[in-house]
Amino acid sequence: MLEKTYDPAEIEARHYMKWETEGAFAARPDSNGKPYTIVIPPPNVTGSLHMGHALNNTLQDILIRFERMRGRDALWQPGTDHAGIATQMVVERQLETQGLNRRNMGRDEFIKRVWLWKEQSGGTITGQLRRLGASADWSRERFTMDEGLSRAVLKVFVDLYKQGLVYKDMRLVNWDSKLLTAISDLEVEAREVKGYLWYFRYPVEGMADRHIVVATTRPETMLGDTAIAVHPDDERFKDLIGKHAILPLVGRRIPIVADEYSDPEKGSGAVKITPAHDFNDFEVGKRHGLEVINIFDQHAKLNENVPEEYRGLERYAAREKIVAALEQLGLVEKIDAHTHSVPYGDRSGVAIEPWLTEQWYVNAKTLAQPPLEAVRNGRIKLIPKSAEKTFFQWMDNIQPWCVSRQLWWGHQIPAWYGPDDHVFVELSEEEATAAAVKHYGKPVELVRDTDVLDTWFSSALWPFSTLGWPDDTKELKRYYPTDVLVTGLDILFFWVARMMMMGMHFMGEVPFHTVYLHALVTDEKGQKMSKSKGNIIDPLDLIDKYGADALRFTLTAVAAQGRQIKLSPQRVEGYRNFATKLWNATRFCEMNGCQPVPGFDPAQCTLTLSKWLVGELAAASAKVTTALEEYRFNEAANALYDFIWGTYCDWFVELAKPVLQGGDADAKAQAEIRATAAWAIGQMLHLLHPIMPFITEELFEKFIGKSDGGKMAGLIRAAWPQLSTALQDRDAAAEIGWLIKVISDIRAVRAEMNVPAGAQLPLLVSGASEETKSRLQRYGALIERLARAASIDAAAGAMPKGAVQIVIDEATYGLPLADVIDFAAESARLKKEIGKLEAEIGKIDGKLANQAFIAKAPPEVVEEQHQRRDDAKSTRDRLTQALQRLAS
RNA sequence: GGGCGCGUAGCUCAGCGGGAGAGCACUUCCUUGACAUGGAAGGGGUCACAGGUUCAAUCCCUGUCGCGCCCACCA
Repeated sequence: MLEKTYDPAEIEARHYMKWETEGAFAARPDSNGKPYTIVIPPPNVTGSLHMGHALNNTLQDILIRFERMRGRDALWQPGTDHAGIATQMVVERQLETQGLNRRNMGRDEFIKRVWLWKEQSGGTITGQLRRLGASADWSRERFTMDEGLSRAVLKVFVDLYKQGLVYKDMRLVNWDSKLLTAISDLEVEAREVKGYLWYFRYPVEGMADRHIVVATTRPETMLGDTAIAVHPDDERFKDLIGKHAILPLVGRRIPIVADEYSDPEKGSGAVKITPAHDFNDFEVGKRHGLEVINIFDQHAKLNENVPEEYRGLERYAAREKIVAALEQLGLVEKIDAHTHSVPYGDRSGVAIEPWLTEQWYVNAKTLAQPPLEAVRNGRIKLIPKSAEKTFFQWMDNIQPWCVSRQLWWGHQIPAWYGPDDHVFVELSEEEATAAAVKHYGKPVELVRDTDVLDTWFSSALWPFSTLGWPDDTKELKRYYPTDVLVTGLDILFFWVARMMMMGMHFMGEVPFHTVYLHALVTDEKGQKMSKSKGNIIDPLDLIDKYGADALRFTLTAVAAQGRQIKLSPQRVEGYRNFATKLWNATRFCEMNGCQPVPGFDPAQCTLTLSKWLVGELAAASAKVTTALEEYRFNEAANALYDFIWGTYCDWFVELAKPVLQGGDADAKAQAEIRATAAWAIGQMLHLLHPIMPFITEELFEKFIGKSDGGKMAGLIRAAWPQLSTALQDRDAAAEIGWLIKVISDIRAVRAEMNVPAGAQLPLLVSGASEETKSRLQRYGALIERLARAASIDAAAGAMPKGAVQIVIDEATYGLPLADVIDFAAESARLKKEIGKLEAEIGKIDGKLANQAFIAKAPPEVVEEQHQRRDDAKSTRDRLTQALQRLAS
């Protein structure tokens, strides 16, 4: 016998262990099932589960379990990412607390420490994914820095280099002066900052009384100015073009050039040009052959290229000092408050400095072409489709991808330099040495590039590197291309686009045919969850409190496409209650002798009630299947919720009770209801399993499995229900629908009339059709039981005085059917109802009199309107009669 | 500045060209042998605003206002 409530913690741990040890998650490359593959977006190896992971992995698990049940050879490829900067920062911070520093420690020692840290905390997130119920094939778990994946990274880098798609270039990069590394454009986030716009007066050479005013938000960069640009058509400055200004504080003679970059509307109309520290100025500098003077060191402190008193100053300190000095000289025209956006490093949180360095770049423009084409022609589908626009916009304007990072944790770039800095890019030191010997004609000493690759470089290879590439493995052949990628919209560019580039370049085939992008999970107010806001909802807390199934169901139910996903714990509680409901429905069956009957055929049902249930289930099953096929997760969840709670528990169980519990019931009918009830439970468990794997597996084992001598395999590998739509019986649906309506309406009348709980309502059946009469007779016991109303024949005599009457007749089918008389208070309500109906009739009459409507509207719509008007009229007549009777 | 999306019941959100929906919250009633993590009934909405298309608009189009996200080198 099942417990009264279920205990998620115990059940979840037990089933997960069983599944995993029995190999239920394992892909079966030797089976003849059609492969179905999803690669996990690899979480940071040292991370822990947050709500985004919970959502992301729940959706993947649903798809994997669904397709596994549908007979596919499902491979959910798990693994973790080394997450270069993030991990290095964590370990560095940890060292700091021990008074250690990575630079003193040295590269090798530091990397050892990181590996150690990885060993210690590397299992956290995979353990947490297990608690969520993720049915990934853990036997195939990979890590972006394990041996095989590292080989893949080397090969990709070397191949791209030899194809000219990886190159070294000297240009401005986004420099993080705290982490001391270059970062890519994507790792820069613009922040609105309240600052100032300073207007400085630069003296013009040879014109004693003449100044040219420039505006800047960054006074400190003026020390690196090498020109002033004005718009060629700007009358105010026309006479100055070709002349020189004298850079205050420095004394440098800088040209005044004409360039369309200068916008007469902005600032003073003249703009100072600092080619070494601004992306636009760099371009202007190139056009005019300007000197590029770098005034910052790697820490963004002023270097030896500035006057002595400013050297070594931190940039903001320099700013103050420069403004003060210029003020002293009377060269500050004015200072305006000014809000503008400033680039910040998304990891370090410090302002990014455009800095001139030599870095490695990937020619993204070239690699982006095949993916663009693939999305355009539909070989890769993005869901929601609106993401495609964003994708095109970015890919069409893609910039070179800076892939070198001045970090230690990551894949070290396979480039070696000879004595003259000639570079050899090879798979190994041996090959580089050999190449060097060939190049120089003698052995030379080679020095390896110290940089590592951007983390996303290795994750870009994930769909094929995890399957064994560059080796020609069975897995690669079988599981690539993968089927669907499920990930957050926020890493569309970081990861998804790059997987497409690398996958198509190296495999010659798209890495996946569908990308399902979900939005960010926020708190219930729509705020991003963050530590500083203190509004983080920890998925593990919710799992502890309500169970993994409840959390999974919640995330599924809120996973509308392309929308922010607000999560409230209250909702999780509600779905926990849903799980309990299912549990108790099964318990009810168990207590009432409903046992699965082997070989049960739903098509053989003879009773209206069982036929109705079978039909409703077939409809629900079709809905769930379609919804999952189309990634409409919330619809699948809602269809199941409605069916299980609304159809099965609220109505089927209640309607079945008299048969099951009535001692005098027909034994054959009892047997059929029992068998159908149990069979339906089994079907519901199947349909719900992808979303709520634990409770369904438990109930399957205890209730379904048991009755079969425990021989049945687990639900996880059971076959997905495929119920024919032919099981939907129209007559049964109509009849039970009628019954439900009668009961609901009588209940409403009782409540409205304040009929005491114990009292019975007489039903007046006069005027009813034979069919209605016979239905009332057939279902009299149920109506009496569920609505506490009993029918009396009008012919049998007068109503008891003061009793409430309900008229149910042929018109009640499909219409508001309960009508109450005998209480004077009802007349107002009736009048109101009649008024409403009159209005509706008038409206429809008007519509039907409209020639255009008749001519243009489809016939069935016209027919429907007729029908609706007739219905309204007959109801109105009935109510009018009732009103008259009331009045008399 | 460009792009995308969203404004529907007190809250969180479905729906989407022809009768306004769910969950939670709220009110009233119910310790009925599956379930109080439950059951029954109920109140509550000019479907942001203004135009337009249509026989018909919460739904399609345009504009306005408000909110969110992404991209962008703006002094």
